[in-house]
Amino acid sequence: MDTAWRGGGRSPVCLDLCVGLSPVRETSAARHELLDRPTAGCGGGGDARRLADDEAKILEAKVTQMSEENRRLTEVITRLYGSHVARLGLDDAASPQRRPVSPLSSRKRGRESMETANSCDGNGNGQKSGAAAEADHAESFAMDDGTCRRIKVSRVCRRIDPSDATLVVKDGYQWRKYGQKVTRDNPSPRAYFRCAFAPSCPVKKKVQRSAEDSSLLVATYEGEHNHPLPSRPGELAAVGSAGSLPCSISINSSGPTITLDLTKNGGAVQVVEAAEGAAHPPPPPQDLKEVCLEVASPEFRSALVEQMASALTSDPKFTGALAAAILQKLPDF
DNA sequence: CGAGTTTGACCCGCGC
DNA sequence: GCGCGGGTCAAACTCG
Repeated sequence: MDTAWRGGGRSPVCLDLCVGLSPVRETSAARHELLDRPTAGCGGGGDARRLADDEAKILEAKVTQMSEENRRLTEVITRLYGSHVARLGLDDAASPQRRPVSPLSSRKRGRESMETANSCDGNGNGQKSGAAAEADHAESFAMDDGTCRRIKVSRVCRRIDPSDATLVVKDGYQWRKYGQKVTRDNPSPRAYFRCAFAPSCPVKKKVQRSAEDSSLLVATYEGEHNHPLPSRPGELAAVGSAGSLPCSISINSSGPTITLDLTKNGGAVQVVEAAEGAAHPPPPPQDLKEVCLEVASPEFRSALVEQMASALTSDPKFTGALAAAILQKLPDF
């Protein structure tokens, strides 16, 4: 299996570099979240969990280092691309993250949609936690049964101070809390938020501490904003965590997509498994562990660097922007 | 005083 | 039909 990651031939690893050009990453398929910390619902005994935790810690350290390199590269890329876009007069802020989503017409409808969305997680309660993540992202589209209307459901995990009782996940948008409830499967209360920036915005957010890790906040977003992100650069930069630009790497292999989010700044890592609707059951966690070990290997890292370089150089947009930026820096001849 | 938060009550779907 | 649980409402409350 490990040879599948590298080797002379075309690697099945598909690298997708996101340099934060859109506030919300777009995905085209329903994505099932599998975080590196196994949950009670995933089966496995305590030994397996401890083993997975140890592996997660090792992986976290390595990913931190990788993320730092990634961050530096991304900053350069973003700067170059930003200047290029600015000169072209493109409007990043109006990036096509906002697909019009009709508001839920009734409580029942919303409930059905959300349950469908949760079913895409492969786990009904959907309260899985992500380890070591300051800001993890997992998004999925919930198919409204029969209507083919898609409700976007995304989840963000944020590491917080366990003593911090606030259920606040800063994401750049304005939220108004409209309820709080203690749910059965989690002793910590769940807070309900609506988007307060635009009254007609259908987006809702649920924030709850992870049942397993009280230092982890899990925010579940439903729907998509029908308005731009509030144009406050500081807040935009705060998405993910303080002062970082959104950056992610997606590694897609054939079959169920395994996505590794190397959210920089703190080495936040999340392994996301994307299921295509409910048709494909999630693979056993053992496969995921193998993937994690694979990702942590030096071979993978070197392959990753090669892929990054390849992805960058093969992107005419990037090369064009890079060339333009270099030309701009050079003195006039 | 207005905006935002809290919190108990209520609504609704689902399982038995 | 009934009870349970998640989600929402809205009055009361807090804060700047």
